[in-house]
Amino acid sequence: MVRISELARAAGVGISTVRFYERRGLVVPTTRSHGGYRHYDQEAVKRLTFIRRAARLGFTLTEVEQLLSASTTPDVGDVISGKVAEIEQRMTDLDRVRLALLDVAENGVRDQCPVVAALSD
Amino acid sequence: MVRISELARAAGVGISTVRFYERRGLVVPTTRSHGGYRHYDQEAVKRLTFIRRAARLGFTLTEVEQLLSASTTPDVGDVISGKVAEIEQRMTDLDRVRLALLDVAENGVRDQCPVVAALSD
DNA sequence: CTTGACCCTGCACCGTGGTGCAGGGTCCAT
DNA sequence: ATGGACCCTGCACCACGGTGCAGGGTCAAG
Repeated sequence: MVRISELARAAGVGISTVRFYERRGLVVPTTRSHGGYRHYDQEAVKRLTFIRRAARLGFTLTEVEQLLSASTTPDVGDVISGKVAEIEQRMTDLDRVRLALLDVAENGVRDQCPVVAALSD
Repeated sequence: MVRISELARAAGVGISTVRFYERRGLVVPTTRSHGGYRHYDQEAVKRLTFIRRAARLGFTLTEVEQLLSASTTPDVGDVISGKVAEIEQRMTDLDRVRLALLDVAENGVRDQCPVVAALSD
């Protein structure tokens, strides 16, 4: 069990951010001390790290919530297949941009910008 | 040559958004009428579409700017290799989440949530 | 039982990425 | 040359995802 400052440091976020995520229902303390101090188990560190990384991937906090609840929802299938499709679309788009950038690096720009062309169809 | 309302409709954004992107230097009208009306060529539609899609991929507008300028910058190589590496990291992370979601769908949750584990190491 | 480090709540504020409105000018078909 | 649709600028406002502070309470080592 760790206090909020240790949790925050372990995950590389600010204390205020942990409390903000708690208000959003994303990270809840395992228990509270008699005086109201939050105490977290090790799982919380992983959860918090996940949230940060997922957010950097462009998921909104609402989407992160959906990802986290995917494994505890009754009808898991629907949520998951939707999210998987969404992720696959993103990966496809990212790969197009990646290939376009490599194209520019190797061949330079011919008539039009290949990077723009990668996503504008 | 199209007017701002046609451009906006073609790319599925609001007129205010086009002007906002112009302030950010992302989409500049090809020309202006005598009275100050913006006129755009077809390339602008593609550019605007690209910006929207890249933004949905989690790139900030500053990063989108970098992607757009990659092909017109003198030392193309550095910018591009950095961006490509960044994109590859994102794709890897997305794939981990994807596999974890599929794991949950097929095998259910055993001891810990596989989705969280996917990005928390 | 004190003292310093830490924590609590509530609230105000910030940057990013837009969105909308007021007041006024432009365009063009009739 | 006039009406209606459209456009201009400037500014205010919005949601999201945090961040920071004030005023006060808690914890644990000495």
